[in-house]
Amino acid sequence: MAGPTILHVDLDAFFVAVEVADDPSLAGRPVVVGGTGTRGVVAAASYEARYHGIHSAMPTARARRLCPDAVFIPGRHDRYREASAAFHAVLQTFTPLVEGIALDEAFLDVGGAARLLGDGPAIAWALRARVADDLGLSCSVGVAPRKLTAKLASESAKPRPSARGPVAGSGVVVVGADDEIAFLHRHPVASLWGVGPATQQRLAGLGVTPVGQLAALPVEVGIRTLGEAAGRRLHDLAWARDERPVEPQRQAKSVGHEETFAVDVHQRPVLEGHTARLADAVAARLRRAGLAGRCVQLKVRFGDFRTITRSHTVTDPIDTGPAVAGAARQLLDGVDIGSGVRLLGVSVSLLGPPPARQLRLDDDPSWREVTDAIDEIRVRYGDDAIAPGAALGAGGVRTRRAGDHQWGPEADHRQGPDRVVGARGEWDDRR
DNA sequence: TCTGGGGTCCTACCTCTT
DNA sequence: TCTGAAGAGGTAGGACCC
Repeated sequence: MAGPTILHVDLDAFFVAVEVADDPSLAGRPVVVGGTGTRGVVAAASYEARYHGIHSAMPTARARRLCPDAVFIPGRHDRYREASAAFHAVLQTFTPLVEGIALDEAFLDVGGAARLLGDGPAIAWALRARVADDLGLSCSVGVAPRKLTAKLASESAKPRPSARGPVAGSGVVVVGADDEIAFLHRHPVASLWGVGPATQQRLAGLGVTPVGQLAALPVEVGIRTLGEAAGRRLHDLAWARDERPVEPQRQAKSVGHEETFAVDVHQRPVLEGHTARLADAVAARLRRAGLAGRCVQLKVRFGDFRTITRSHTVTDPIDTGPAVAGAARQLLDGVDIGSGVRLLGVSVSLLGPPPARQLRLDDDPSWREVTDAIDEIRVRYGDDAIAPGAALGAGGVRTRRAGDHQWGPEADHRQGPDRVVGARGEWDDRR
């Protein structure tokens, strides 16, 4: 008889743990990693900081008020990516069926590894020991028959903050098929996939708080309250009906970049420069991934936090900076920026293989050559070696890369109004 | 107390085509 | 030829996740 074989592995306070590993003097102190500017948010907090009420996604300014003595560290996304790659490499030694969810989190299906490595719980303990020995990082592992319950189990295995410092968790929690429903029904509905504040509120309106109450609710009531898809899905989840397999290779559905400015931007030419820069970065990522897309989306968040999106679908897939920028720029032309722009984003979806490299009537062959040359220069000399001319006009020499100012614009007195925020080098100021 | 960035999925509405 | 229904595709926005 087979035991539970889905593992959910989650590194504990990942970004903070990497910082502590690199600088042991931080151990035992309240540490907060994230955006350090006035518009930044917390990306990760040590358990000592969590005791003061600090949690991820909280505005950094609020975190500073809650715990003025905490060490605030600007994130080093490149370093975390490196540590994450090592973590995922360890996971791969247990099974090839690894689905990466985030830098610090993955599902594993170890059903096929039982004969070689033992049952699910045995593999979970071995994996935890390997991560600690090889990487010096601590992780929590949930073992269950399904993704849904494996994730909840790893959550239960985590350390907890307390007045006297973190209280160690069990490290591994195993949920067998017989206990699965009871385990699930004890949790609050907010722990289900797809239940955020809005859905939680609506369910609370029906008097539903724990998953058990949701399960007892007739499915029609859920559908009436939450809509067809969400109502049915949540009812299934409440009865542990979650047959999603572990998918090692998931194809991206969109690629995009967005950026919050340190100060709202009011000048259209400056925004056009940012648009060109973001579009160029998105196009470069598409080409690197061997993809092209047909739908270009522009996202604009105004000073009052009102957010709009505008999109346009083109006939043929595109993957060059000028093509993406041209579409995004047209969308920007239709937006009234009078109240000032806080955030600008460009993304491309409806992805597929890139267009054949033969000439088309609407494709300027000279641009193809230029694009190839740009990619070549970036491979040789780095992403910052070349940037679109329009971006230079906006003061944006720096090429946008995934993970840049990931948690908001940095604190920098040199950032005046209508300037691109952040410059390479300042990211690592602390070291 | 003032709210990041990179995504996915769903819903509603509109227009166009059959 | 006109009309309405149904479906497909595009567009916009919201909720959610890490």
